[in-house]
Amino acid sequence: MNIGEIAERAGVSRSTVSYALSGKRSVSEETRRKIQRVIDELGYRPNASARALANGRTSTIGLVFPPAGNHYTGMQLDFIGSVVEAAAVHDYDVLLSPSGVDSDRSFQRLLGERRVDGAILMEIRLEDDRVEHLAELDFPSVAIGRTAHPESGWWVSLDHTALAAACVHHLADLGHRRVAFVNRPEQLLYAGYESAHRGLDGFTKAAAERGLTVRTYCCGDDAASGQECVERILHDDPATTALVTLNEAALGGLYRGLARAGRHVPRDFSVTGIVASRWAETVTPQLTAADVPAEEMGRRAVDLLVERIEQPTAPGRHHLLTPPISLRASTGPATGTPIP
Amino acid sequence: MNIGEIAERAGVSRSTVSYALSGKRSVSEETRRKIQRVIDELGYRPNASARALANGRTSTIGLVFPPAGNHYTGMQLDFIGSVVEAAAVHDYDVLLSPSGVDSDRSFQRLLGERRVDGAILMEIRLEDDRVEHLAELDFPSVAIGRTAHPESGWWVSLDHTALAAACVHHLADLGHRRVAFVNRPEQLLYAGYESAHRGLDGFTKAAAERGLTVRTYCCGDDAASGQECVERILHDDPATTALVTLNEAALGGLYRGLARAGRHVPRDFSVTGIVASRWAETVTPQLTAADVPAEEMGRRAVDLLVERIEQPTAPGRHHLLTPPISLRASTGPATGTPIP
DNA sequence: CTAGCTTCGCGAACCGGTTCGACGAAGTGA
DNA sequence: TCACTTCGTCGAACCGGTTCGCGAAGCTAG
Repeated sequence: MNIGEIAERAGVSRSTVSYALSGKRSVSEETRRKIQRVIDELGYRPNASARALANGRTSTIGLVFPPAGNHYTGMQLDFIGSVVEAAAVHDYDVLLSPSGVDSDRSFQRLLGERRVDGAILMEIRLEDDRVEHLAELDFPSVAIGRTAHPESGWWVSLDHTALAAACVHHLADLGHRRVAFVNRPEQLLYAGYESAHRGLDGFTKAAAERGLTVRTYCCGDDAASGQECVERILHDDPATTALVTLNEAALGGLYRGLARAGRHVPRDFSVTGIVASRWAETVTPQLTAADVPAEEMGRRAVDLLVERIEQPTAPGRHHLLTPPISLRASTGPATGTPIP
Repeated sequence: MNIGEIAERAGVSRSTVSYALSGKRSVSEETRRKIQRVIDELGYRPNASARALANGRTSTIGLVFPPAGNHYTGMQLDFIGSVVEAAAVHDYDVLLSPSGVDSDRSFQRLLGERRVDGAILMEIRLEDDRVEHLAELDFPSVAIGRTAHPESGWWVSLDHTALAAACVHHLADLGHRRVAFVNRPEQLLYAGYESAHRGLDGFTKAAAERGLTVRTYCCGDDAASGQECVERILHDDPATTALVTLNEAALGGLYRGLARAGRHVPRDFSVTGIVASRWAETVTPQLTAADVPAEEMGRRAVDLLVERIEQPTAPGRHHLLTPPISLRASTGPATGTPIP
C-alpha cells in the first residue's frame, strides 16, 4: 500500500495526496476529507525510507555510545533514556551506534550512508578525533563533554573541574587533611577522557589550594576493583580520612573495602564524589555527592542538536552544568585520630 | 556524491557499479578494480535510504523498551548494550523506541513507516497486545519474556517460576521457615508483567511445597521503597528470617532497611533473588542470587530475530533460560532464634 | 562458417515518496 | 468584457539506489 493507491482510491493525483499530508500547498477542504477518509480506512502511513530519500532527512539522530567492554554506568543508562524521550518530543528516532572495537565502521554507517541527520557523542576525550572529524565535515553533532578546545563547538558538559573542587572544599571544610581521589580506569585516563582529566585536575588544584595531602588512584569500573582500590589507599597511607570519586560503578566496592578495613562511614572516613542521585541513594550510608543530572543533560543535548540540524548556519552553543553538592550521609567531620 | 558519479568517473554504467558492489552478477576483474579505485578515492558509501527503498530492507531492528518513568534497571542497560553489539555482528543497526505514554504512536512509526525489519520487545506481559498484534501482522519480532501462550512464538525468557522456586528451596534447605517475597511495583503486577507474575507464582508454589510461612510484597523500583518495604515486612512478621526479591533497583534499600532494623545479613537474615551478577556483586555482603544473563539474552534475541527476518516461513523458536544460583555471601542457616 | 552458449555491460523500469512548473476555473478590479 | 490574480489540481522529474531483459563480443562445437 503506497501513496499511489491512496490517490487512486480518492480519485486524485499522488501529488495532491502528498500536499494534503504535508500541508505545503493548499488543498480544498473537500478533497482533504476524501483523502483522509481513505487513509484512515486503509491505515496508510508513508514509507520512511522513501520520504528520507526524497527530502534528504531521515528524522533520526545517532547516539554514539561507549562499548560494553567498559561496563555501563547508571548515568549512561539514564542518559540514553532521556535522549530517547527528548528525541521523541521533536519527532526524531534514536539510532544506537556502538563506538566499540570497530568504531570507524559504525561511524561510516551512520554518516557515510546518511542514516542519521545528526549525532550525539558520549565519552568525549580532550583530543577527540571524532569531534574534529564531524566539525570538518560540518555534520551536525553535539558532544556530551568538552574537548580541550571547546570554544566554538556544540556541547553539553558537566564542569568536572569545579565539581571535583567543590568536593575537596567540602571535605577540607570538615577538617579532612589526607584525601584520596578515585578516578576511572587507567586506560580511560591515558586515552584522554575528559571527565577523568578535568576531575583529576580540579581535585589536584583545589587540594593544593587547601594545603591537603593527596594521593590519586585509577580504578576499574566494577565493585571488585573498588574494594581493591580502597585496600591500596589504606595501605599507601593509613591516615587517609576521606576520598573523592567519580567512578560510579566502583562505589559499592569502595564501601565494601572501607567496611572490611573497619572504617565506619562517615564516622571514621568520609566519601563523596560525582554520581547520579539514583545511585548515590542506593548505597548505605547514602552518598553526599554532586548529582549528575543525566536526564537534564540528555534533554539539553537533543534540544541543541535539533536546533543545529534545523539551522545549519547557527554559531556553536553549549551548556556547562555545575550541580550543587547534595548533602547526604557519607561525609562528616574528620576525627583527627585516624585508626592506625 | 552518488552511484551515478562513481559510474561516470569509472566510465561504466550505474548498474555495473551496483553489481560490482553487491556481487550479484559477475563483473570483470578489470572493471571491478577501476570502480573500486574511484570509490576509494572519493570515499563513496551508498545511501542507506535509497538502498532501503529499492530492496525493501532497512538493515535496522527496533528495540522497544520501557518508558523512563519506570526507572531503568541495570539489567535493562546490559541488555541494550548486548543487543546493539549482537546486531552489529549481523550488520544491523538498532533503533530505540520508547513504548512510553504514547506507545501506539512510536509503534506506528517503527512498523507503519517501515523503519525497521523486525523488533525486539522488552517487558512482556502475560496478555500482551503488542505481541499479538505483531503476530497477526506477521511482522518479525522476538519477545524478551513469554506471554501466557508462548507455544508458537519467538522469544527468549528467563524461567522466573523455576528461579524463584530455586531461591525458596535454597532458603528452605538452610532452615528458614518464614520468608518474604519482594516483587516489582504493584502497577506492574496489575498490568500483568510476566516476570512479576511468574516469579510470584514460583515462589508461592515452592513455599507451599516446603510448608513455609510466607508473605508477599510489592515494592517500588528505588532504594527508598526497598527500605520502606523491609520495615513493612518486619512489622508484619518480626519472625521473618529471609526474603527473595526480583526487584534489582530496590536491593540497596532492602539492605539498608535490614541494617536499620539491626538485622545482620546473613547472620540474622538471609537475602536472595534474581539479579544481574554485576549488581549482586555491588552490594555488601554480595548477593547470593540467580544471575540474570542479560548479555546472553540480548545476543540470543538478536540471533533469533535475524533468523526470523531472513526466513519468514520458519516456525517459532525460543530459549527458556534457567541460570543456576550463584552462592555468594547473603544467605546463611536460619538461627532459629530471630531477634524479637 | 555458422549455430549456440557464456560473459560482461548497458539502458530502462522500479521502489515510494516530494516538489516544481503549468494549467483550467473561479474571482477581482477597471 | 477583458486582463490579471488566486486557488486547487495534475503530470513529470527527481532523490539514489537495485534489478530485469537485452544485446554485443568472444568461444566452442559441429
